[in-house]
Amino acid sequence: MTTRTAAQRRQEAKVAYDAFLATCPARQLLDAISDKWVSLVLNALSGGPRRYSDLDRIIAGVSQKMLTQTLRSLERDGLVERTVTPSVPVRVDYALTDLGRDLQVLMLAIKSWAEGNIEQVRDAREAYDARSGG
Amino acid sequence: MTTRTAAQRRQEAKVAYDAFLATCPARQLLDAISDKWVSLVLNALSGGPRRYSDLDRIIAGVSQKMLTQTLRSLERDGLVERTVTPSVPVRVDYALTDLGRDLQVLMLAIKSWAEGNIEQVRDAREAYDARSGG
DNA sequence: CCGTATCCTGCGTGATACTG
DNA sequence: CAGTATCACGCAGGATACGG
Repeated sequence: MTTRTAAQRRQEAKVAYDAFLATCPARQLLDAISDKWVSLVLNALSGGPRRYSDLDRIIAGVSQKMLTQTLRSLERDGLVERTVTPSVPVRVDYALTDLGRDLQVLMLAIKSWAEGNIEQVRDAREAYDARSGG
Repeated sequence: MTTRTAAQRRQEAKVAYDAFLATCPARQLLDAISDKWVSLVLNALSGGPRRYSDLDRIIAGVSQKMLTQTLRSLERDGLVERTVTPSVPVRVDYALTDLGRDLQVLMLAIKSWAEGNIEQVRDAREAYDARSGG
């Protein structure tokens, strides 16, 4: 047996894992969270628990399939908690876990960056396209 | 004509754009950067300019096609600058722009989070799978 | 209301070969 | 060295219908 605690193992992990390596578990986790729906779902939950139908409405354009699939994946990874209230009709709420909130803060920064810099990106695209086209 | 400067327009953008809306340009930008290769490429460039072949080596498992495609997209969006040195054989370097460095800092946080929390996620997955399986 | 099941399409992705 | 071109494949992802 090992004498290391879980916390100690996690500390080592910060140097032991390298997302640049294709076979590294951290790379696969990075792939999983680098998903177009993940940041939207996490940010939609930033204000507190939300019902499934709320999320469906907040995140415009998501299909039932992708919303459910993303929520299941986040729940399995321990980022989101699912609570079922056995009323009629049934009510399901989703909430961020502590781990999920950690990531949500980072994802909010990404989302805000996109919203705040889209104009510069648009200018860059026009310049690039003009160069290529001309 | 408008009297607003480009900087002023960008300031307004921070409230005018909403990535939750499917048709919003910011949503499309968020989709573009929520790509599994984008964070790896940006972080691979964090230490300074890199040659194409360097990137190919650093980012294990990426195909030529996806690497080129990702670099082109980042270049078009003004996040990466491409420099060709007409030697024989030709040498091509990629570097972050100021805008790209902004985003890279955020992406590094995501990558580090993945590397530092994979063990907790792994534990969560095992618990979830045990619950479903049992 | 909150999903799951099924079908179907297309595009993301990799492999391979070729070019300047 | 740094791509481009072409092909082939799988599965992501949407639409629809049904179920608890």
